[in-house]
Amino acid sequence: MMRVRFAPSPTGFLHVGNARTAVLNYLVKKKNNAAYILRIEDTDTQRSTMESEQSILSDLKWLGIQWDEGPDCGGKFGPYRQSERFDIYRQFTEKLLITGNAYHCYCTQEELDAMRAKAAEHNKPFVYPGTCRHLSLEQKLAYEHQGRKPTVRFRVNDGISIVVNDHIKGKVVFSSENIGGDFIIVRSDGIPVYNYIVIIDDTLMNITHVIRGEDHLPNTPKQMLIAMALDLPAPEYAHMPLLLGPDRTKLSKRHGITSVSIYREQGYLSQALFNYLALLGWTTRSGEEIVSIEELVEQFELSKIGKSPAIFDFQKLKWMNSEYLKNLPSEQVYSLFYPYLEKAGYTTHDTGWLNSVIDTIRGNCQIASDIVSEIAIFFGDTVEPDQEAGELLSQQESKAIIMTAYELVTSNEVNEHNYHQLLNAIKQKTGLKGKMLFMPFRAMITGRLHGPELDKIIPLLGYQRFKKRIENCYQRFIN
RNA sequence: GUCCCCGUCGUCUAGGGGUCUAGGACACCGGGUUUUCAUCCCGGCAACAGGGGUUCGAAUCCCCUCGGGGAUGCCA
Repeated sequence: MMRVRFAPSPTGFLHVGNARTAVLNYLVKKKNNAAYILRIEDTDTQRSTMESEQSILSDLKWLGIQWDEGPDCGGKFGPYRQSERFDIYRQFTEKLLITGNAYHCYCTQEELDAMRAKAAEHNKPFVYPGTCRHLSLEQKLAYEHQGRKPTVRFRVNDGISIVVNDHIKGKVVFSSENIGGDFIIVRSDGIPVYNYIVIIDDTLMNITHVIRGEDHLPNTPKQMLIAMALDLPAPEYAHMPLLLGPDRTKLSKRHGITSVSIYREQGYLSQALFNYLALLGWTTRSGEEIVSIEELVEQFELSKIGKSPAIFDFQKLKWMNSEYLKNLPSEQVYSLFYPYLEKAGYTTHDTGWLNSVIDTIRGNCQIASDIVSEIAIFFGDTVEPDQEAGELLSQQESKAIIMTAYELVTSNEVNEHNYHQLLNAIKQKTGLKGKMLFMPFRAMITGRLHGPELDKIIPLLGYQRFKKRIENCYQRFIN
């Protein structure tokens, strides 16, 4: 049986790059009926938090990703938090120490930093020289007396070539002399490091396919070396190209929003994000872009994923979201929008009216939070014109419209029974039509140059507000 | 520096020796429908990194150069 995994570290919010890894793994699971294992890699005790873990789990669920085994639901291969598996790792460390594949290293941080600095100075790659490889008992005791706490290093012998037959990258060959020498597998505080335990967990959890970001490719030979020393079978690998920002460096916060939770807060639809993330790196046969999860699963193949990195296009994601929003049934749109409106203070007891308003402006929203600025024109007796509306209303051509509207409204010639005819009345009186008529009128009533159809706005506004806005506009731009 | 990965429109990509005067989508620009906004429709702009091979023929295969990215942590 095929088993895949997603293994985030709970050191912050779920990043879209990681979310893509989670999504791709999910596609593989669905396509091949595989088991999906969620493992929490929380060995960085300084930065790992339970809050992060919870928010990551919550974001994954929101995205529609369901796992079969994980810290919240258990499974046959648990525990699923690395921090709860230290006893397991200790046994393997013992074994490596006994077989001579690992040894205690008493070099201090400072000593190592100095060696690194020196290597950099000479433009040489840093390779741990194996200083502590053959320490005598006396030397060890002397170090212990100094209060040094040893790390455990994995012994890397020269002349070994490690081949990764990657499902995406193809055959990648590394030489053992190029991986920096003996590397640390257990820190001086006794906590094992990622590169060491990741392979133990992958094999112990029977993971058959490790699908992860390309940044892990250079780590893979280290992991495979450990597997060899421990006589564990290595899983198959697929390294996906990275997600980049517009400047072509690894996508990070400074490029914009990178947390799934923020997309969620801003009112992106999970299906849209899933769809976008899933299609970064490959396409469907037809080239169709708006694709259901079922169809994505149906058409997905690991080998179809491209080898080159992809730049995360915030704009295209937004477009995709708007497509999903358009196709959402009204009831779902209402319940999607309500929380944003409440938070912004746009509340009313007249749900019917509110829903009608939403119906008329939902098309102008690309993401749910857009509703807040779109709905503003329906609230308040007066409106503050934005810059372009203000400029238009200040122009000479607009004055006739404002004055005519004002006169008709104040003379009661136009009243609550016929006010939606005002536009036509102005047209007759001024002879203006088209843009020349509509735009100043729109600006006067809504304070903006963009928005839904005027014919729909006016009845929803009601006569009182309508009138007040005209009066206000008159005072503002004519008086 | 060293190791590894990658290189088709601005972006995501299709293409895997002839069907490529390189296709689609986002973005952008123009036009049309709508007496207004948006939608929608139509059109346009725009790419095989460069140089050598191999071949009758190369975006496609090989080599080099250049460019970009990642790794090089007692982070993951």
